Amino acid sequence: MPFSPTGHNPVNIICIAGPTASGKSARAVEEALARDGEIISVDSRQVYRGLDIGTEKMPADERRGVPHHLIDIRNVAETYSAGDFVNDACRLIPEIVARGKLPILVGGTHFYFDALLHGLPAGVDANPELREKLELLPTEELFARIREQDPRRAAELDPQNRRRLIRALEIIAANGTVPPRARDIRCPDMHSETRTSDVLTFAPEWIVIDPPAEELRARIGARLARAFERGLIEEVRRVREAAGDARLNELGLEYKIVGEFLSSSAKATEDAARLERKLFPILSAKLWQYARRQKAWLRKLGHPMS
RNA sequence: GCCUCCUUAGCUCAAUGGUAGAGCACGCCUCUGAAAAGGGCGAGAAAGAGGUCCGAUUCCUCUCGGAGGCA
Repeated sequence: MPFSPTGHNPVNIICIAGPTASGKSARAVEEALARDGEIISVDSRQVYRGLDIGTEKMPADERRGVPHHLIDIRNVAETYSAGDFVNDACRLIPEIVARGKLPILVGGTHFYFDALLHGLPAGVDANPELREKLELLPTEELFARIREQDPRRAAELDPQNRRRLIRALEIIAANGTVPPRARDIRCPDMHSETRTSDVLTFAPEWIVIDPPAEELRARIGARLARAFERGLIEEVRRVREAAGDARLNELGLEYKIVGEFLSSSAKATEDAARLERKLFPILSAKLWQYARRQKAWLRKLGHPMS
């Protein structure tokens, strides 16, 4: 009998979260083997083909035959969003369950967990033309418009945060207002035209990996050193040629920082060893900041971290 | 050995005869479809000793340290 998700049948899933370099991926494979699972990557960068070393994608042989989903599904020139993730996960999870397997979600993009489990506002897709127009307006004007059209949302928003303001106006343009956020765990049904009342609900089992600060710093440093050995700079050079500096900047961390060095001709001509010596402290600082932000997200998701 | 220039926050650099600003790093917080992204807040500094002056980070002298030039 085919699997039919409804609001009355919460789906058991495992959610493995934690800061960068904490060992999530290896743990996920162990869980998958022990509990007959398939892995869904919750990682906003591993979705891109060609970002392998910088994103620490697990090599095929280490996956030990466990299916991994949502890795290598986009070109770097394309964008992937939290909304895309929710849609993809809501499609994949029932498929995995229908195969009699346990869905295991693992990754460092904790906002994606948040979006999946607590919902995003009713599907309003990104509107590049509108964004481009709004981008030209002063921040105060953006905020004033929201205050006028949706005071409830305006009260929640940071008036300085242009990115959030523009997104709110994008939703207002399509919907009139930004709907308040749902509190329960649900996933909008993918075929709402035919099954309007169905939602997918989840019963997550959390595995949060939280190494002590000193250990995490050491792991980040060791992983970064390995990334350089494996050709991180060459990888960024390739991505830069394919996608350009503006896109590298959006990809963040290694891609942004190394890219900045490569685009400065004076620095780019330095020999590799010199370049690495300069980049190492900058990148490990950035990775540490990233880990801090990830921990903040986990606190928000209800998993206090040290 | 002589001459010149330099010495300001962890780092790179500002301004100023009236008790010093920024960027990055650091700490805290925040986040409704770019999230490895975005936003807010905070702590932190005049190499040392003298002198001039109502008042010196600023002007002068010496010392330490650094860069360069001449021998």
